[in-house]
Amino acid sequence: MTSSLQADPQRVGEVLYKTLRDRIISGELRPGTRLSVPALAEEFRVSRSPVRDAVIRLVQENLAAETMNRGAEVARISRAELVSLYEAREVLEGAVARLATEKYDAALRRSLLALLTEHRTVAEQGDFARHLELDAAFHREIRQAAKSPVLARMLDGVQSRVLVAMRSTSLTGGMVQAVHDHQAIFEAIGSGDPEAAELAARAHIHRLKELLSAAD
Amino acid sequence: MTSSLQADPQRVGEVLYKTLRDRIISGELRPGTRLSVPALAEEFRVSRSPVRDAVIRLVQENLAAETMNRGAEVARISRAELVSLYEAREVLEGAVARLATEKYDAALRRSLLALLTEHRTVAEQGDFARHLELDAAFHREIRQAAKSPVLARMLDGVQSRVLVAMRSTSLTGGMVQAVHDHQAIFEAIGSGDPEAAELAARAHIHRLKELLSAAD
DNA sequence: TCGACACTATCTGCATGCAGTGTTGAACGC
DNA sequence: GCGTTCAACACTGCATGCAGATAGTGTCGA
Repeated sequence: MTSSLQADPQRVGEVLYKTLRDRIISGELRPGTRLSVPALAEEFRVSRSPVRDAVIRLVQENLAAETMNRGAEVARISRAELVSLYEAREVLEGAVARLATEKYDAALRRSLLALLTEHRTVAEQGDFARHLELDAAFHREIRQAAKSPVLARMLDGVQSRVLVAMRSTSLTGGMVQAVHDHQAIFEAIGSGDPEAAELAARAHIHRLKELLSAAD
Repeated sequence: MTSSLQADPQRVGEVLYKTLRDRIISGELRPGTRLSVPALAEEFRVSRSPVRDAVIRLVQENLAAETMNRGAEVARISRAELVSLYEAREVLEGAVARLATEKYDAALRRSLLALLTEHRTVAEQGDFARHLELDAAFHREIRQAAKSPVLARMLDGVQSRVLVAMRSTSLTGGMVQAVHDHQAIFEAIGSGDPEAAELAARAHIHRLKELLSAAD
């Protein structure tokens, strides 16, 4: 071992992939931005190979799009595709809510309750940035509790692309309403009724999708 | 233009990716098979670069798994993950059935009916290989009709990995029962009731999942 | 006979070379 | 002023070089 306590990856390509992914999701790299392999290689002071690897992975994940002999650019996600993403998200969130209910325990109850409590305060205070974090955290908690790696991975992919799309389409969606929906999901999960939990989660996402279609 | 009439890809890496993907899905490359980049490069008479690109894409798609400094091998899909795949597939097939119902037209009716008719004959005759094809075709027709690229892509990924998993776990599942389920889905879609279509599709996949859990 | 160790072969992962191609912009004609 | 031509540039995509790491093999000692 050299020095630090890092466990797994430390392949340059892996680090680059995660870095670029973060920059895309955070909006630092906006949709349409060219992903020039030589330029990125120079920026990160590495050769072109690991950069190319990272870009290929981003393309495969639909976070970037490539044209023949023109390389890749950060994906531009259309309104139509955003709706399609929400169609997927609706049923996937429903599924994880159902599974989480079947695996419900005190630890899950505590963490969801903590998130919900803070979220309510934050929403009333109008802290939008923190609202987004708590919103994401709430859903993340549920999908981790569902213990379905397949569904979790899909939701991750959907969520990433939704965030990218949001860079051009700000869907605020109402913080108070979000808290209200989350409360309903929490109660359904807590009641031990998988069916109710699924319906509550679906209704939550469905409402967001409708907002999306309405807003032009 | 050189000679042939092929339109888009013509990147070596793209062709390799599709070829390897097909071989994995078809079972020609069995789970656990090492994907040695130099060996594949020699087999296909190309350099290691496009092979590496293809392997990276397979890994990103979870059709291959890699270990640090040991490269990739064809994914081994556990029983637990197969169940997880079916949990995802259940809700995804439900979603596309719902959407297909909303977009139902005569063309869809014709193609589904044709598939269903042949499927019934084939099932009675006990032609298992053809049964698998028709089964897949039926679901493919519905998810194309749904016109949701996001859901379609997810289902493709799920289906690929299910096929890989099936190489070690033969789940026959009853051809006649499959036809019966498909008939119910067809009728629900045709009736124009999205809710019913979703439920029918989900019930179909759910039944397969139960079979999976039961069979050891 | 059996285990430890060193050695070899092979592969991964990063770096780099290079031909073909798309893009840009400037010179030129009109 | 405006459109066209063409040449320089930049980048993609494939090929290849190479250091480090890992697995497999054989040898030696007990």
